[in-house]
Amino acid sequence: MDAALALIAEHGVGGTSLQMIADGIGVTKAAVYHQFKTKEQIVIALTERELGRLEEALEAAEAEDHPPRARDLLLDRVIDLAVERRGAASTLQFDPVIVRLLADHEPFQRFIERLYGVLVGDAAADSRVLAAMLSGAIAVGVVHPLVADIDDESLRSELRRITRRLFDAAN
Amino acid sequence: MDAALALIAEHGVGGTSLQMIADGIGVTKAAVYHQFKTKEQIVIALTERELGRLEEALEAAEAEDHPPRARDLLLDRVIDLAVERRGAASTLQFDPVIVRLLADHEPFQRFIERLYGVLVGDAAADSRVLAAMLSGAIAVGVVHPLVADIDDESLRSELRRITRRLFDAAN
DNA sequence: GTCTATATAACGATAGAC
DNA sequence: GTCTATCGTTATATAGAC
Repeated sequence: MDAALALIAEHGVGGTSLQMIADGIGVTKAAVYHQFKTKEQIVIALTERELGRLEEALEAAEAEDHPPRARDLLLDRVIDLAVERRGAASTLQFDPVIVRLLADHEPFQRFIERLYGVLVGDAAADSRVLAAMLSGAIAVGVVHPLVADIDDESLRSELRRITRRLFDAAN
Repeated sequence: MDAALALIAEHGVGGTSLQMIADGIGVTKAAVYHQFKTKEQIVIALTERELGRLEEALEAAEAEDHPPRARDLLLDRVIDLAVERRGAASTLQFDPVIVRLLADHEPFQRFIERLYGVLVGDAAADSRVLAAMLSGAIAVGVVHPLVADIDDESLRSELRRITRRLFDAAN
């Protein structure tokens, strides 16, 4: 799965063949097919593995009864993960093939709904625009060439600082 | 090219074949090859067409001698275009195949450098993080499912409002 | 400029031996 | 679990007629 993720990040899902993945780990295509019945299942497994890292934080946030606190709790975890695994989340979030695939994958849809349930306070248009922009800001903020040479700790604190002030300014 | 862009937005570059593009406009593959020697050239032409829409605003911004004013000038145009052509810019910016392709395409690199030359005040780490986040915030802010039902005018003004706030939050 | 036809290669996926 | 071998399909790309 690490090999698959690295290849997909570089060439996209459509540009990554099972042969490339098999070569990347030194086995044949048939061996890969023994673990995953289709290419789609590899993508779904990759996404679930990455989203699973948010599960605990999401549950903790949902148990919190002060909404702004819940939001900050979750947001910090999202930023930590985005920085810690630079590129992984962004790859899975933006590849058009993955977007289409996950749109038909119910467990994924439910998880995303829970996520935004905590992050977006209400259904007002301005709240939704803010959430959409935030999502892009974090995802791109960790992979953009402009930040390639910035160490994790500095990047994390800067992301936190900017997202926090953005929310505070709204209230 | 419109047909190609729509298909790439939906299936990614790797998932879009020349056959699909040919079918989309009702001709054969051979007819498409008559206009573009390779699939890569289609992608480059698409990107150049989209970036060309920024050329005038970029030149005007570079002629401006008050940096913050130049930045706002360009930023407004970027937002206008992102909203006006929802999805087009985001598609081209995030598809991994396009990212790799354009990294080796010098005219594109020069244009991007000029863009960020105006948008990023200095080379300090926090300025670069902010620019990276801004780039993602706008690109995702116009295509995210959360904003799909918001009309262009509202979306544009909200994007403008929040990006301004992002700049303020950095200081 | 668009067509038919084709060359060559790679794709996803499966069967069956070990 | 991994292999070799293969099926059927599709891919990019080209040649040559109209």
